[in-house]
Amino acid sequence: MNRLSLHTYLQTELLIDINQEIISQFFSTRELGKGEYFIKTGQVCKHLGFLEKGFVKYYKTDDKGQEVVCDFAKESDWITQYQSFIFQTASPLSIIAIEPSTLQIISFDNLQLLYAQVPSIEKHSRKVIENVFFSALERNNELQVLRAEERYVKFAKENPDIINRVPQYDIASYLGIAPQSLSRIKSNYRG
Amino acid sequence: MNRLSLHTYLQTELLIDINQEIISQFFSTRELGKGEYFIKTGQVCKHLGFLEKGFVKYYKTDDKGQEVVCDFAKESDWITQYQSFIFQTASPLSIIAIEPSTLQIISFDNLQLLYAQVPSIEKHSRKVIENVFFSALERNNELQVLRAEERYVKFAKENPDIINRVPQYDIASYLGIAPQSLSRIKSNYRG
DNA sequence: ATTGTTTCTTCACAAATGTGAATGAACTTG
DNA sequence: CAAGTTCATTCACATTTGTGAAGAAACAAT
Repeated sequence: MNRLSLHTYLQTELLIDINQEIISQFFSTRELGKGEYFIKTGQVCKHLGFLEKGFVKYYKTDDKGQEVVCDFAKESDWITQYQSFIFQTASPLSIIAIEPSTLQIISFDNLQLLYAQVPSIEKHSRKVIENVFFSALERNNELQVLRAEERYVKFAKENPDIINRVPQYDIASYLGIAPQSLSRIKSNYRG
Repeated sequence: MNRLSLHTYLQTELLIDINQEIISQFFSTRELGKGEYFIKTGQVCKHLGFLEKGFVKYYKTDDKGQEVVCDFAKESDWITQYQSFIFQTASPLSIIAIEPSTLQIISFDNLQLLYAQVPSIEKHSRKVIENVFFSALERNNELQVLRAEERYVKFAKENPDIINRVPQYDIASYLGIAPQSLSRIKSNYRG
């Protein structure tokens, strides 16, 4: 999939004119192979990451030892576990690369310094968090109101790219559906 | 139910020593009879409210004209529709009193002035919003993972007070369950 | 108390989803 | 290519939940 460098992202998406030196000063590059972790359950999340390339999933393990997928992120998404990052407490979930991924990561302290130096980034940061919040509310509503089939159809429509990059059992888990049921839903839906 | 004045709340819960005059300067009292609206779908939410007494529910109307309960709030909760309040845009949902309620309300502009004058309130405000955000994530997880019966049991355990103040069909709606099913769940669960 | 109205419960049946097992397809790895 | 592994599909059946109708219970108004 396409790569979008942090520098280009800031320049073209946010119209923030910042030179590469400043970025290099605050961020460092991190590569994750498929199956490598950005953060594991129980660890403290030390960094915020910008995903230049690749794909990750957020998941946790429930009481019965079952893996539950909480979210996905792809190119040009910011990733972190907010609670853990902000309060420097143990993360309740893990973030794992399901494709080889390239990140630009920044520590909490450096982020504060960057905010001070480039205030428009703090403004953007607030917007990103707001959007995560509003997405969570919308997801609540979908899980509350829609049946399994409706959830899948909506998800597939809004995330056609993800459908092809993620194993189906992960999508099923994210939607709160048994993988076999999702399989049935798909075949019923076509014909 | 017990009333908790905004003044007492700030004093004893937040340990913010603020005199009643300042509160009166920024806030005004609003009474809502049962069935009266704090905000209706489509309107812009002009105020943030502190619920001194009473009980409200958040709801919206889905495609089929069905009412869907999104949230509840009770004494000593802050209420507003964040998107609408922050951006001054049309609210996607309504907030209605289901018990006679007393609110202390403050406009967006006054809130900014109050923040400037009493910074600890801004700090607290951020915490409140954070908690709403984290609750939304937890609710996501519950709706994703738990069956109807489990959702009800958990809700009843964590909100024994609400159970007795709200009609059962509202709780059913909030949990994404048909009212008859909730009735069955309750009787199965006891014996 | 009597009448209405609303809410809750119960029932029989329908529809949706979960579950375990079997199979086949796709993908790795040697 | 062959063997092994992982993933997706399908099936039969179990369980959960939805639905409409009927009645009971709770509540409100006169």
